Amino acid sequence: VSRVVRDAADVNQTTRERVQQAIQELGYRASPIARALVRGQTRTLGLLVSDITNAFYPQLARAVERQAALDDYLVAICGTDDSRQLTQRQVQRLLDQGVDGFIHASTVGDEEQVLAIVGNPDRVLFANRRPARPGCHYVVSDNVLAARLLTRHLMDLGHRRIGFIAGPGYATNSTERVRGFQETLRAMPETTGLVAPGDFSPESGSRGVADWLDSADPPTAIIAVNDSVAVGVLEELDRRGVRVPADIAVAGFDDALATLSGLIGLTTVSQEVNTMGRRAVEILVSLLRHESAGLPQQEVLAPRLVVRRTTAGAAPPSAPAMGVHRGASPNSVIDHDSPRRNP
Amino acid sequence: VSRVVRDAADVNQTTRERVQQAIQELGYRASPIARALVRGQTRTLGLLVSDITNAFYPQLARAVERQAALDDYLVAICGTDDSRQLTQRQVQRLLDQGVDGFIHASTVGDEEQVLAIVGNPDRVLFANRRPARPGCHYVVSDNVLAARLLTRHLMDLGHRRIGFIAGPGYATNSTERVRGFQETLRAMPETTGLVAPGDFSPESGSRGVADWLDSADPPTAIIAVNDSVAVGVLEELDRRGVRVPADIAVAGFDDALATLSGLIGLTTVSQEVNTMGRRAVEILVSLLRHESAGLPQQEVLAPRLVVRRTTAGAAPPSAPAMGVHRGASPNSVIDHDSPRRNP
DNA sequence: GTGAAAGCGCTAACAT
DNA sequence: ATGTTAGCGCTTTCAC
Repeated sequence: VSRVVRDAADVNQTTRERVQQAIQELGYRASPIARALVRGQTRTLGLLVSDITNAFYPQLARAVERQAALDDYLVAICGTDDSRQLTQRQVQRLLDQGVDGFIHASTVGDEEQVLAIVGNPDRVLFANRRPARPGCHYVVSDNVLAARLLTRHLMDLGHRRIGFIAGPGYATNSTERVRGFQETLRAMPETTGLVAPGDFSPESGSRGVADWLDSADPPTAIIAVNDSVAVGVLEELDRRGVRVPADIAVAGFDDALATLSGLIGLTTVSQEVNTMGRRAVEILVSLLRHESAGLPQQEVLAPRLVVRRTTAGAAPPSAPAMGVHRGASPNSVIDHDSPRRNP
Repeated sequence: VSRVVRDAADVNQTTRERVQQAIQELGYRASPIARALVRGQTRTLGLLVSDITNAFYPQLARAVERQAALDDYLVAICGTDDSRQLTQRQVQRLLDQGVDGFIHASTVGDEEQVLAIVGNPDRVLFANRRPARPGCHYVVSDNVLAARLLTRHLMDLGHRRIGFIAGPGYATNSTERVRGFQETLRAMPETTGLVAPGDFSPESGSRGVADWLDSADPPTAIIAVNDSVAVGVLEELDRRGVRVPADIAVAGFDDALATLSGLIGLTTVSQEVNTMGRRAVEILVSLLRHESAGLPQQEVLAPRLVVRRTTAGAAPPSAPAMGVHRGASPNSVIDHDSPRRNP
């Protein structure tokens, strides 16, 4: 029977049919648990996210789930709330349930901790965030490039004073984006970059903007470290009656609001999240099969600038529109929907 | 050793310590697979959703995952795209991987099919949508009441001509909401209800609105069968320069845009999704333990009206504002953020 | 090509 | 209180 179920080569046609006949009649189903016991794997992957309800995690989860299905893996999703403690408990729990490997996509820098618990680094693939420790396997976006594209875009629109609302310092996603921002500004004279601290929350966006607007010389454009923070920025500007993009332009990262582009129209840099999810599974699965000769598997995906209404249009009020050439830079996508009015 | 690991009662303190000592030194971890084989369960639940990227599924998934963690269950999420075929494949796959039970939360009426594949109805708990077939276990919102609350709210604001953009006919979520809408209107003379077909997509919302606006006598308020559809409605109104809520009021269901309430401010009826997820797991787990005496476990949760900007404010232009008493109806929550301007 | 048997690493029941 | 043993339902190896 076992040979028939597994489609083994050396089974006579007639026997095979007889067995399948019997399987039908008895409603027999092979026990996946017994198989797992013998093979030593459950074909289940753990996906660690900060919080499935925020940002782009649902998209990532979908991409991961789809690819995993193709490879016959189950995906167990776990929220870590970016808390060390919770992460530890969750990883422990997944391990105790017998997951074969992890895709670790939450944002904080807890790679040492997770690797220590899991034991085998070949069972962990980092996605979305680049681990600080060398030698890890990962699939990430090029955050530095992403920030460059965005900053460049704003400078092309004539902005010379740009604010950046950052995330926590232990999140490489944030530090890399800040770095790309600052590098790009430094390459261009007569530009000023302001960086405000934040924590990935919309509130940190509101707070950062509020402080700048209360200051003597606010920026004419604001970049938020991700789209959630950008929402906070937009809310605060809205509360104060500041027009976007006429008075201040706004942009974010991740394209987490793509489905609302008609209403919100936030300029952003899209991570290729479908590719990220797909590759994450592919690499992890090959790792679990020991197909990768012990080399660290590291992939960096190209981000894509998505220009929408919150930056589109005219140059900032203070600066004269010099050297403005909107759109069609190599990596950019113009996504103008309709002129915006009132929701 | 087994007794120590499982914290069995009849073990001497000293022996226990010796064993734990050894466990420490050897880095021993009990194999969850072997345990699963003996106990006949994997402690894994399958969560079937239409598409994790839409509407309120991420919230549901989080609530489910949290409760499942407390009960030491893993949650494998699967998207069905509301397709019969895919659903069948996914259920098959989850079963072949050995999940103990299902939380079925996608929207279409495929209960017969799923129950047939699973075999045992006590392994399936329907959430979010009420199954047409009697005797199933489920946790749902009171959709009829939800629609009543919303319709009532609009009538209280003075609206007498209200449009409803429905979902597919085989989704009880849609038919029940339409029913509540129509019942409420029927109870009130001089009111007119219009129902447009749709499919839960934003596009169907845009289309429905467009048709009404092109007609002789468009409604002064529009209810969308869920918040995604409402987004489509808002987009179309925006494109045409119709002011919300001054010209037309808009509302949805699910409170899927809660995190964007500052920017979009959509009036909606919130399903108590955290409770739904929690109860879904609790009930399913008790079902799997055969604690429920064979009775169908059915729970209906009270919805909660959340009034925001898209309906707040003045009566519609055409109707005189008679009998308008906004707000504080028993089940309602007022959630006025700030006056809206421009994003 | 097919049948028989030895595990996989646990748990539970039974001796001691 | 502790040691021993018979499975759980597969896969794999080895005889036939």
